[in-house]
Amino acid sequence: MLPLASQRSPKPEDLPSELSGLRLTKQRREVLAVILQERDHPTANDVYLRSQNRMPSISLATVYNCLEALVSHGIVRQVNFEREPSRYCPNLADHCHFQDQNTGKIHDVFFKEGVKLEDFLDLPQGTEISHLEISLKGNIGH
Amino acid sequence: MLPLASQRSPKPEDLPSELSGLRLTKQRREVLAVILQERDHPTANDVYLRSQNRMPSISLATVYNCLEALVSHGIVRQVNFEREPSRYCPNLADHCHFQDQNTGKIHDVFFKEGVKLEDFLDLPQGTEISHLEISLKGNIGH
DNA sequence: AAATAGAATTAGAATTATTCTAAAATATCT
DNA sequence: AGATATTTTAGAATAATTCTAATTCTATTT
Ligand SMILES: [Mn+2]
Ligand SMILES: [Mn+2]
Ligand SMILES: [Zn+2]
Ligand SMILES: [Zn+2]
Repeated sequence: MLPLASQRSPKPEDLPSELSGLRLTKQRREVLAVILQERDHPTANDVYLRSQNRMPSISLATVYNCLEALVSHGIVRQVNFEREPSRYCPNLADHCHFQDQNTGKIHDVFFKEGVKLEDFLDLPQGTEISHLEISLKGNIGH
Repeated sequence: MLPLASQRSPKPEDLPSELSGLRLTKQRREVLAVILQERDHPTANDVYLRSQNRMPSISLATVYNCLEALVSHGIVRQVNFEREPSRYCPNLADHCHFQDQNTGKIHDVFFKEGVKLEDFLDLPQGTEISHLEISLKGNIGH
């Protein structure tokens, strides 16, 4: 995420034409810019609606295609809460997600410094974790 | 889960007529017995197919209704992996789930003795977690 | 036991997030 | 330019789940 860390909300045209081996087409740049702009973990449909501001001709199928391309190249993360529509997160740091049940808003939650999985989970001997998802729900203070 | 802990795979007729404030109808008992029988985290459709052995007339809608009733009364847990169909788990102990990517099988994973959430997560001050789901994917040593 | 009322079951339709298909547009290569 | 590969697009298809409305079952009251 080095090229993206330099700016918080790059405009589409500020994004490079290639990233992590993925060619950034006009639509992919727009989708990525939308996700970087408001880091509120939008759904595919949210991304679609927001993309339409600058690119009214983009299709929902393209948004799905772009999201799939960005996720599979490790440029954005797909975030799931139970059976709700997937959401998308540009924060590549190791973190998990908390949904405030009052507002519905999703917040990034980080691991305590230096914590390893095996420190708190009794994993079967020899397991190699390739994917981890932690989703929390609850309320903030009384 | 006291009444259920006494027997590993009770037949439907061995189950009580009420549990955690939920009346256990014939169908609910069948669904629960199926989930207790093979603890392999079946999907709703798996439960439907297995229920048909002893109860050929049960409908899929009823299976969904029963699962919803059992989950909302805290008798079984709903388990989600990304966007796959929900699975159901009768293990009420605090645990999470690991999916072996070679076999597709799901294994229960327990927390290390005495570990608290705040020990490894940097939660915002004053958050009360009401729901937690941890899903792991990976491979078991070569 | 019959009547009543409430709850649960059922078949089938509806919903909805996501994926697929096939054609048109765009980009890359020779 | 012409050929090839990739991407976008609209619309159809898919599939897990939920909903609707009718029927059946259960528990309670007369
Ligand atoms: Mn993921
Ligand atoms: Mn849950
Ligand atoms: Zn995030
Ligand atoms: Zn489990």
